Amino acid sequence: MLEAAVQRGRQLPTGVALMRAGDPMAALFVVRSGSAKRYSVTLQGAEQVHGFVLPGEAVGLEGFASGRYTCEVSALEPLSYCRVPMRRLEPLLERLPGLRREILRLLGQALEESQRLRCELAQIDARGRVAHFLADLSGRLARRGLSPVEFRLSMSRADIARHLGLTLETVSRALSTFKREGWLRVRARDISVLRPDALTALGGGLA
Amino acid sequence: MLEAAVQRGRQLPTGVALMRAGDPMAALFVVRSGSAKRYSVTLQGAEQVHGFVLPGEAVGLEGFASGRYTCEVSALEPLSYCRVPMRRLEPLLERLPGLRREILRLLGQALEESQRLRCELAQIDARGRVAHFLADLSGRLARRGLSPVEFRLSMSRADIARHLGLTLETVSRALSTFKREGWLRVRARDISVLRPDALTALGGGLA
DNA sequence: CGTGAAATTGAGCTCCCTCAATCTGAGTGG
DNA sequence: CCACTCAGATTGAGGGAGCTCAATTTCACG
Repeated sequence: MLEAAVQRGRQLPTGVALMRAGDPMAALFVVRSGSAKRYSVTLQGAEQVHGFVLPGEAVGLEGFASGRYTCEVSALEPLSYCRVPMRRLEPLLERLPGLRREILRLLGQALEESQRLRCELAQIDARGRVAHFLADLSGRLARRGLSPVEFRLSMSRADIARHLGLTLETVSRALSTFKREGWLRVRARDISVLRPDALTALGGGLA
Repeated sequence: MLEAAVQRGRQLPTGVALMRAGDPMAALFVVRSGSAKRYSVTLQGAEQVHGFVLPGEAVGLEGFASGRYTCEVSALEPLSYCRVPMRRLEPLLERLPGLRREILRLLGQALEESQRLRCELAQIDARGRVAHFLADLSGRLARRGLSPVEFRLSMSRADIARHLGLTLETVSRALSTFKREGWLRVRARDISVLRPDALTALGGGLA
């Protein structure tokens, strides 16, 4: 039943929006490959980057609050994803207790994640935040079976900065420092993690 | 059915924990009166304040992630609350589509709230954060029918600071500045908001 | 190649943290 | 009733981390 409700194999080119703030919550999404940026735009026109979506991760859960999406999600590289229309999902929630628990679990995880991230970022300095960001990314890639030590950043320094509450110069300087200390190899957006332990230590004890 | 599942009229004295990190998620809670502090303790022993719970607000939703609570919640003043045991809630989710939607809505709201807060706090300076905190508190009190311009802070300056990622001195200085500018009257923990508009403006355009 | 955006690096300055002293106020016991 | 006490709050001075502004340098693209 669930299988029949999922629309698979959808594609999106770089830069195009998967959802927009204010749109009715018509579906949940799960990214299959590629990555995306979740962000919103303030009244003053500044972009606030909520986070980045990696393969295997769900998008659109905040929509449960009001039935509308509250942020923009757009592809940072060519994206393939699944779409689960709410019209099909809702009847299944009645019949499948396992699916119900899974959705609640996903929401709970997203909530816990968001709160943890906020507290961690609020307490540590700039280099710690960048280290934390890299360690987090590394861990999420590993969970998906991708290399946790060799990866390519699909987002710009400015995106990272806006996500961490820093300026792009500070992010760049932090990366340079890590490179100088021998913890990373950085070549533009390609990252090699040489000392994962150093990053997690600086990042404030990520699991 | 739902009424029968809710345990009402429970009490808790100041300083006592409503839940502890790691406890199995046995129930959801709704605060009726009083207030509480949500926090966790890092490996180094530092306290991270996730937020504060006011009357009418639910606690324990993060537990859906793993079936265990992930933070401590303790009373800042004598607390009365309702308790909804998970054992009774789960069967009801099968039968009552309205309740199901309500739980999903609560989770979605908590998630959206948390993400919004993180982005807002990351981008603004110390005084802006304190202003934002007061404006947020004011709005939540108003939603509960309490005065949005005259209230008593149940938390210490240190708690506010740890919540906002500042030091207690900086919080104190921000409050003093607001007092000097004529936006607030501050006497220890009693706050009178004289110019709500100024606070919301500084706080980064809260609704 | 050439072109423009993205990234790096530098210099000066501001804001917030740190350390420290003082002040206030609630609760206690004489 | 009041002095005492002690935690919480305020205020001040000094220093450092990160922001701003600006100049190169590198990279991705046609």
